[in-house]
Amino acid sequence: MLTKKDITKMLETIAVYMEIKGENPFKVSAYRKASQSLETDERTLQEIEDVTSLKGIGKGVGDVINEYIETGNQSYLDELKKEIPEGLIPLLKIPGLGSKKIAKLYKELNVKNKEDLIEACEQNKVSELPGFAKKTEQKLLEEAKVLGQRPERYPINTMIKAHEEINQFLDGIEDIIQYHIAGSFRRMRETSKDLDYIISTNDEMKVQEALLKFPNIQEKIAVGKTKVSLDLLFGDDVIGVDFRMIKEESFYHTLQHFTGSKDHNIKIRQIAKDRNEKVSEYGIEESNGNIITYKSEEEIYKHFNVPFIQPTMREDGTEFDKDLSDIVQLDDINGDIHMHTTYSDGAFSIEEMIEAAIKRNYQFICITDHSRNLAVANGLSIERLLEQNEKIKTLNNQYKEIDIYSGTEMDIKPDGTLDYPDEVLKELDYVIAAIHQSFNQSEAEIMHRLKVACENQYVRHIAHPTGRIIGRREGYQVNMDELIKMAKETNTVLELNANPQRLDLNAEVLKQHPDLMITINTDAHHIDHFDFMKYGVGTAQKGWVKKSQVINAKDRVSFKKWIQSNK
DNA sequence: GCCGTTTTCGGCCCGACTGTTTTCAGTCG
Repeated sequence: MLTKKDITKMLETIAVYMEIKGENPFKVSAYRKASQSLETDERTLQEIEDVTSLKGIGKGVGDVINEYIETGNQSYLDELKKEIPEGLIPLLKIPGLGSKKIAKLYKELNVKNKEDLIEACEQNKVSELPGFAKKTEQKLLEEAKVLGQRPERYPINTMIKAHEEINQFLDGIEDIIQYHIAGSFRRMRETSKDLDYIISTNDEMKVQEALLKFPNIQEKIAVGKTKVSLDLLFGDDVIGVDFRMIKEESFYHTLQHFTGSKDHNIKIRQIAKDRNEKVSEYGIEESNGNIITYKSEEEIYKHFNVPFIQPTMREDGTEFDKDLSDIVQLDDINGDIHMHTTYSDGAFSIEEMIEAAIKRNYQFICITDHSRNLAVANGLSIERLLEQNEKIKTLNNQYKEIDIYSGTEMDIKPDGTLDYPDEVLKELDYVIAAIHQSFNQSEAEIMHRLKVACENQYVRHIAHPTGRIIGRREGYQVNMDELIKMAKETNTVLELNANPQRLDLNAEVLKQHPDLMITINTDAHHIDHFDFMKYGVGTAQKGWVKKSQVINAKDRVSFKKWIQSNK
């Protein structure tokens, strides 16, 4: 049976082929809009009776979809595939090469794939075409050779490190009035293609000059008065970085514009259009030609009489139709309930973690070191666990400004048993269960392990529910719908692990389950890791998680009541 | 191809940079 994903993929593919074929760009974008409209509808494909009832899907695309659903075949796509060689599609990924140039290369030189393109460049045939010249040919040859070698998107954790380095460099440029990150990284997407910075200055040329002194420039892609685009080298990663220079008065408009998303901005422009106004990165143009500029993003949204939408939630445009007023905020978080100390594999003592938490004005924390099965992380024997438990109880009496709970992050072992017996668990304030090994087990085996944990009366929460590492490993075979059902039935809370390598649960799952109870924890192994909370909250916001769904958004008293209650 | 109280045609978001050009097309975000 076909899923929605199959349909949207088919529509996207048609759009790409049509583009190279040279179809009317609006027709192409109609297929893309139809795909998106389908994707953002909350119903499954089977629940949608008539696809043409969706906005952006009319008779034309409707027929295309229905043929595919009914026969499993799409004749229009088949036709396109006969006309356009498949090998041309990946060429769209080459910077500077779009559909029109690809079409020209195909028609004039019979270029059908990457290999043909390399050959044509080497034989200097490309530079003979009108619209192409030596420089383009050289560039295309270089890019075609490395096509597919560089990742298209980088995980957020990689970007965080690059971002920190770039910040340091920008801090040293005198002519910058202020700067801010924009783009998908600011929206806290799990992966980003590049990094975008907005810079306000009175002297663009001086800033441009300073930017070109970046120590790790791999290539200068574009160098203009309003934009400097560089490929910068961070370790082994070549990351594209765009810098936009703008006068201070337009700063927040440019920031809003380049934060995107594209679809979010299209929506804003439509709203503006209905008011006979025009939005650009410079400001808002009224019908009389007067340009308004505001001194904050909040004021821009206010201008259009829409609620302010935080960057994390600016995605497909549906955020404008949703009441986002009770979405969880960083300030709502009153404690962190998953962290490690030197007892297991953490870098700081219990006291140091407590002090760091107090500095952040947290009202409560749980100390949750690894259990004995995780020997590589110096997991605690029962004796050490109980000794730590006593110590935490003593410390809790010493620190009046914060509640310190004693817990564990206990392994759910591969055979489906828990790492500590119940008579030990009942001594603790809080028990987290987690899968740390045998990731390649079958779905049935993994789900059995999770079931045992959920059904245990002392296990309050499941850590990093899928075990994924963004961009590095998929995680284990979890049936998420089943896990969520089990969690709800057993009053077990699922974790949103805020470590930017994990962000597990992800936003998509959260959006689909608006009544799920979660905790947002950093899993800190270092006092600096408490900072990860912002990525966890950002992910929760992307998943439209309400404050009331988040256990550690409770205040000190309510949290105490919750943790001391039976499951 | 879709859409529509200025509906059945004419729009569809907007601007900058590059390279190849003698005024602009293509690409990109």
